[in-house]
Amino acid sequence: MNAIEPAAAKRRTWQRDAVRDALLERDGFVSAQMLHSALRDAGSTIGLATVYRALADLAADGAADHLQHDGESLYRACGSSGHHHHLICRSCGRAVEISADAVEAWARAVAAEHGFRDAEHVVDVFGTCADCARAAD
Amino acid sequence: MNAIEPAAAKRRTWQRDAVRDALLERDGFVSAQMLHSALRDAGSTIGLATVYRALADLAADGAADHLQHDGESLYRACGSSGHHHHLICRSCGRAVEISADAVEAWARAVAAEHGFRDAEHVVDVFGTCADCARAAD
DNA sequence: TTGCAATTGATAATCAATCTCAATAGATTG
DNA sequence: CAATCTATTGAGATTGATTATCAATTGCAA
Ligand SMILES: [Mn+2]
Ligand SMILES: [Mn+2]
Ligand SMILES: [Zn+2]
Ligand SMILES: [Zn+2]
Repeated sequence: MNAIEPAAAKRRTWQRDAVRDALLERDGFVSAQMLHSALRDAGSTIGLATVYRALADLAADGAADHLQHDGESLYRACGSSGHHHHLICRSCGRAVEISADAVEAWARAVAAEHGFRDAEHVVDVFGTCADCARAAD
Repeated sequence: MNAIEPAAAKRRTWQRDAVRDALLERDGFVSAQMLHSALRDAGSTIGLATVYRALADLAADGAADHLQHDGESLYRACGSSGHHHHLICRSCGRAVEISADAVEAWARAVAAEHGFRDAEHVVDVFGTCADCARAAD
C-alpha cells in the first residue's frame, strides 16, 4: 500500500506560462518540437525538454488535449472540459471538438460484450479542412 | 501524368513466408521488434529490417492490420477483408475484430458537417481481456 | 534574507524505424 | 542447366522524437 503522497507542489515559472500561452494562441494540434520552434522564433530562450515537460503536465491536468499521429505526440489547448474527440485537419492541424454519446456508448458496449475491463477508446477523425482544400486548388 | 507502372514483381522468399506465418500464429497485435525476437528465438536468422519490410508489405496488401499504440506500430494477421476496427487487450495484445456501420456513418457525417474532405478515422478500443484480468487476480 | 526542493536546459542516452550498400538469391531467358 | 538481371536481404549506420542526467538556477515558504 502506498502512503498518500502530499500533493505535488507546482511552482509557477515563466516557462510554463509561455507554453500554456503559446498553446492557447493556436486553434490546432501542435507537437512539442513545433511549439518549441515557435517560441524560439518569438525570442524565447526556453529549452526543448521544458516544453516537453510543460505539455505533459498540461495534458495530465486536463488542460490540454493529447493525441498521437504518425508516431508524433500532438497537443492542443482544451476548450471543453468533458471527454470528447476531434476532427483534425491533416494539413494545418486545425481541430474541431466533437462529442458523440452514441460512440461512447458503443465503445462501452463493445468492451463489455467481450468481457474486456477498464475500456478506453481512441477515436479521431482526420481530413482536409475547407481552407486547406481550397488552398490546394 | 504518370505512366502506368508495371506491377511490382514480388519475389517469394522464405523470409516473407516466415513473417507471414509468425504473424498468423498469433491472435493479437505484435510489433516488428517482438516478431523479430520471436523468430530469432525460434532459430531463424532473419534480419530486423526485413521483418519491418515484410510487415509493411503485408499491411499494404491488406493482408495485415496495422495500428499505432504508444508510438509503436503493431500488426496483426487480418481475418476479415473489409474495413473494420478492433477491441484490443492492453496486456496481451489479443484482439477482436469489430465492424460498426453506425460509427462509420458517424465519422463520415461529422467530417462532411464541418466541410472536411477525404475523411479517415482512427477507432480503437483498448481494455483488459478476461484472461488477463483473471491472471491479475 | 535563508534554505531547500522543484525546475530548468544543455547534452547525452534511448529506441523504434529507416537508410546504405555490398552480397545474395529469386525468376526469367536462351 | 547456365547465364543474367534485379529484387531482396541484413549488418550496421543514421534519423528523429522523446526521455534521462545532473549541475546550476529559482520559486516560495518560513
Ligand atoms: Mn470518446
Ligand atoms: Mn482485423
Ligand atoms: Zn487545414
Ligand atoms: Zn489479454
